[in-house]
Amino acid sequence: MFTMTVRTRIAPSPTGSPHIGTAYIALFNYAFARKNGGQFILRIEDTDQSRSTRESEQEILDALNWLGIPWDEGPDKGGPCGPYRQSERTAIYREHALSLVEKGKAYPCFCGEARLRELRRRQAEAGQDKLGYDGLCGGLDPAEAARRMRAGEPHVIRLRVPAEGECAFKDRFREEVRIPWNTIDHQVLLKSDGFPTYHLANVVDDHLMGITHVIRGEEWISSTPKHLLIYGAFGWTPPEFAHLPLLRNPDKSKLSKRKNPTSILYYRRAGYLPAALRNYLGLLAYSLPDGRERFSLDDMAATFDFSRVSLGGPIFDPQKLRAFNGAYIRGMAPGELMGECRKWMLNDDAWLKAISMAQPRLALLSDLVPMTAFLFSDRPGAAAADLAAACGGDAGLAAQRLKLAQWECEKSAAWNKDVARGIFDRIAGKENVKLKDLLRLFFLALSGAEVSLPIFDSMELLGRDMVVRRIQYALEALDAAGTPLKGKALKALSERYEAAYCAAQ
RNA sequence: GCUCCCAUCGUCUAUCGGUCAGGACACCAGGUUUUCAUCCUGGGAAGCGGAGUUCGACUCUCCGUGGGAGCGCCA
Repeated sequence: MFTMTVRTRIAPSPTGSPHIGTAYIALFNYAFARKNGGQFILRIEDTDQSRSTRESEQEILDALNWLGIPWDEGPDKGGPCGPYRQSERTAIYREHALSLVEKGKAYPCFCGEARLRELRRRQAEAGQDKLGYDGLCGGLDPAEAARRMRAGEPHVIRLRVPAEGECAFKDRFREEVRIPWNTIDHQVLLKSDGFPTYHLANVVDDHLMGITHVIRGEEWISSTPKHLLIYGAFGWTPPEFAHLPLLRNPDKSKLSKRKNPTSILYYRRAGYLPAALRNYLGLLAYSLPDGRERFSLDDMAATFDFSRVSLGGPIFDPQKLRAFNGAYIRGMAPGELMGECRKWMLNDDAWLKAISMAQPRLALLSDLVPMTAFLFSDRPGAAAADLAAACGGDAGLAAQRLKLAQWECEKSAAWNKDVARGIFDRIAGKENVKLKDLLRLFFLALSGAEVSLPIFDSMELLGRDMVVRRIQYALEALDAAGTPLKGKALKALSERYEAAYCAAQ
């Protein structure tokens, strides 16, 4: 008798810093697969050509490796269902999309961006509840559509969605979920650049990779009908779905980097222990039958049960995570802790870099540690008044420059001193200020002192995410001192930023 | 606006019809410690509202209310 083994997956998109939410979802997928003696797969969803980067992909692997959530198959280690990177599977998606067109389950759409924008505008104006594509090209004569496709007319492939009735499916965490079909858009499956959208690629890959259980964030509930429809169109048996509650900010909104550090790499750099972070993430939506709060990955995997997952959107509480981390540290033997410190930053590799920077400024060996302390800390603690003073006493200006730099750093995939230098050169140019004058603020924000070690070398050793975090600390200090950057002012700055820094060349 | 999801201390949660509603973080008080931290002890702190079902509801049903998510050629 053929028994299907449980296969789960995490399918992150390599756009930006590896997100704490990715680790959270990965953790549950891993635990469920392990509990059932199945496999856990890592698949890279890099179908967004404009935003995906190889650097980001590597960071995801590094982050998950550091966190200690191992996968059985993935782009780095291969497996029977490869390739595990969607950009290398485009032929598969194209072929599948076309087969759907042949079956009449999908159709080519020749509507350009202009028509769609106009359509959306009209719908909004009319106060229409259901926005989205009107299905115009769905009514095209198939022969005519095929002719236009062959003629090379730009087009996308859209899914044909029933106009009436509803889609009902079972979510392993809840009761049956029912969603009316008329609220589902005629989803684009294949983009005009020939790449699939998430929806197509995701379904095709989950099927081809033998995924039996899709455990993902709650944000996907409303697009599950589309996915089910695609499975049905192919004649495939869909996997089981289980939607986890989303991690939240203190104000209950979906966890965002604006209100919390969300980069796993920041937590690594700041000195959180993988075991503590894993435990905390698990605790957010899972509890052991015996009620213990301190538990290992193995504990979670051994006891894992869908019924023990709680559904209220948990607020990610940095304070409790910190307390947890402290408890882990205090629970270790000193020798063991020393090992953790070595893995972290207290090793020859990091010290050599720090020493190289400090050497020209050193008179005594004992100057070394005080001089480099900021490289090893989390928050250097720059005072708001000093930050303002570094901008000629203008706290508002300081906040704006910090924010601009933060945005620029965040979006940079590669990171080293030259990249950092480039970013600040560019800002100095756009803001019409001398680099030297601009940098005074950042010496303070990043090192806590007005004069310090070479700043770009420091930034390299600090790492992108720690730099971003320290800028955030500085912004928080200014905010606390009565110079908030939010609401209209933030929006205005953001618009100016988009126009001046992001416009296509 | 429309669709869907969710709802126990400030926060994360336990409870699967009968409990003084338990634990953890945070907070407060006390104790141990040459300081601090740790550690220990104690304290305040919760079932969103209204109908039902039931001998009995935090627990089941319905209606409100509140919060969240989704509504892209992003994932």
